[in-house]
Amino acid sequence: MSQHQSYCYHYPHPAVTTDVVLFTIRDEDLQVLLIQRANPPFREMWALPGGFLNMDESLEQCAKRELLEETGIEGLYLEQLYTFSTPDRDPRERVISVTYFALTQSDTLQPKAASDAQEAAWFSLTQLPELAFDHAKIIQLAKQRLVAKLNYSTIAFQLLPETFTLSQLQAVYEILLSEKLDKRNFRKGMQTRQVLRETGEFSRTGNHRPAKTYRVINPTRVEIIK
Amino acid sequence: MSQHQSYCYHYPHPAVTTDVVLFTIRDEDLQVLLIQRANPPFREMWALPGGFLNMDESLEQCAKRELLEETGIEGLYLEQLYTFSTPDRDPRERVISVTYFALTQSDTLQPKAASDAQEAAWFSLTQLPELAFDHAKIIQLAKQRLVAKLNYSTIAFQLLPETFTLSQLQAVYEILLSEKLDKRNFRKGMQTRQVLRETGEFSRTGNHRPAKTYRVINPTRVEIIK
DNA sequence: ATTATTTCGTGTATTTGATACACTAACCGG
DNA sequence: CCGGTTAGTGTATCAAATACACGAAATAAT
Repeated sequence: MSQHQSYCYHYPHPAVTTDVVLFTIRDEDLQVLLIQRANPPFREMWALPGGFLNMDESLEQCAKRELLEETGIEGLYLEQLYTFSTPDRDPRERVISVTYFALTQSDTLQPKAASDAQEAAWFSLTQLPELAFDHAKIIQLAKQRLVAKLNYSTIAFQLLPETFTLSQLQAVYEILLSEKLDKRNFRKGMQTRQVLRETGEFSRTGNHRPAKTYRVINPTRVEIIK
Repeated sequence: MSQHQSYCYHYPHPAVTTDVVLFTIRDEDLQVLLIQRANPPFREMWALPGGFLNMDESLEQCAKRELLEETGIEGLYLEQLYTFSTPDRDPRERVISVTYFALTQSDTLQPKAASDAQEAAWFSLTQLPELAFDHAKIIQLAKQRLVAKLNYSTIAFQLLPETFTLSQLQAVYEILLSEKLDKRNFRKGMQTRQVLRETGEFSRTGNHRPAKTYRVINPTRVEIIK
């Protein structure tokens, strides 16, 4: 081992990274944020935002920091997804990746090209480029988790702005479930759950009847329902 | 750094361990397997079985290996639970713990005192000793996950031997849910799910009518129902 | 053999939640 | 004021969850 490698241990240690699958809904489609790698391995390929864990931060802090550094995005819903550990998943050295999935509303954000000149962009899940490492697998798992939680949590609301119409909410469900839902049944179901409150305001867009707007009753938490 | 610390890196690396919450049902109670620590820190305190990741194994292999080494138990249901990363959770160095929860039937196993003379024993969840590290928190999370999966998976069957009676199965559910269930509704529910097959054999224990025995239709997999 | 004791195994009525389905209301623009 | 567009609403049907009580089959004791 060369001299300037100054962090030494009795036993071998793996590197630990976080990778974040950040979803949003844009153009009536579920999209995921990817960055283009500036360095090898997989140079110039697209990959999930993420990076190595610092010794003084938790994994969740690491995930948030990397997202902020690489994309300028902050203040979003974040949940631990799974920890990947296949020995050869990174060609450089042994790397354990703790993955998170994150949700954000589509309106507020433009992924800024990060400080270190990496490109960041949204990709539709149906049109992903070839991805570095095992990131394609991670995205599939994240999508699966997201869909599985739709019907017993308020997770979907994290994909909408603070106030929204029931039609917008239904559109989110339809995109995630890949199926049309009945408007009356959908609204009835939301009433039963008691997670929405009318704002008293209306959304007045387009040449049609204005829609009541709603907000989540407990906006800070993703509630598990029942 | 001293000379015999021979694994060196450009950047600091955390240690990575797995810890396993192995549940079983004994004495009509949900119990967890603990080992008594032979070395500092927390020497002689009880802790979850687990240990450091080898560089050539996946986390799941590590969890299985540690369980086998420390308790002689193998061939059980294992599922990744959560990855813990609070910077000071281990006083020795930065340690990331990837936790698993495992289930086994109560009959087949006696936790053998491990090779390196650690004591292993079952503890009821209601009477846990003081635990090393953040292991109490890990056990609580594992229990929560287990209970949450009861009603949409066949996970509970992993706590029973290959063939079992409906009364035994109901007892498992009642212990995990901490509530009495109605016998007829329970059996009706199991029929609806279509996950059980009669063996044709009967269980003849005690001075009462023998009970039909059943086995799971797909015993190798925990099915997600619906 | 009869009886006491124990667990096994079963059906029906009620409530609750999920599904299927179609028209009027309100606004905008021309 | 008329055409176009999205918002908002009720009822009937089916499936799933709940509440509830008694005869059947074995063993042990007399």
